[in-house]
Amino acid sequence: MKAEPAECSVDDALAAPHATVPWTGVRNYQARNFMRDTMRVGDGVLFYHSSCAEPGIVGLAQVASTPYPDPTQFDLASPYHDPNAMPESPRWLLVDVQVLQKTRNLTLPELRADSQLADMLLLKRGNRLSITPVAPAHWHHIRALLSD
DNA sequence: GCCAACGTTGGC
DNA sequence: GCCAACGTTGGC
Repeated sequence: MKAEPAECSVDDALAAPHATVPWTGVRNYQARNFMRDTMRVGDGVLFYHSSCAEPGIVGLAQVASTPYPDPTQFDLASPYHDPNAMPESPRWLLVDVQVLQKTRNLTLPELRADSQLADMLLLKRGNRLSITPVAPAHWHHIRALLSD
């Protein structure tokens, strides 16, 4: 799951109550559907920093709630406000994410250089999804890289 | 700031 | 339903 550190860094998330933050602002249907349909409480999450000086995986986290409506869609003051979203039929959902452990920055260049991660969705050419599923083999490999 | 890639919008 | 125009993402 990608976060812009200027908006919510792994440190920001760790500083939140229970190290848990609502994953606000997803405005892409595919990414929303991953949260709505695929994620389960307790599922592992790689916390990724994007749109910053050193993009990479910076923490291990877990899904900490079932999906629920993203309140920012109804907030006129929010950059994520969606005039087409109605409270009785929310368009955008989110899950809470709990950071379990900050890690070193496993940087994008490192990820790209690793042949075992060559077909990771996150690294696919042109991928702009802010949420992508992680294959078990990739998950285990990354866990091993981060535990050294 | 550039730009490739991709998603969304809206006219037809 | 098609598709051009436009907007956004995100690395560089």
